[in-house]
Amino acid sequence: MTSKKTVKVKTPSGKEAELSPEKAWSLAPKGRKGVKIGLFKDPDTGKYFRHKLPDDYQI
DNA sequence: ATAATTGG
DNA sequence: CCAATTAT
Repeated sequence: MTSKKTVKVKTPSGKEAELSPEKAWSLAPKGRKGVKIGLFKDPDTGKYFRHKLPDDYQI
């Protein structure tokens, strides 16, 4: 269950925004911790971008 | 088919 | 380089 909570992210436009990722997943090589990644859409430009999620983000 | 995302 | 994901 991917809870769609908001996350503080730096948008490509350079602003800080509270957004919910459209998708979220773990990006980790085998045997390593890796990071969680979210797919966001910049509300200003409409451009998609990926951003790290907090390690405790519920995927 | 590729860029872009993190960090060991 | 490696991992998953998907808009471009």
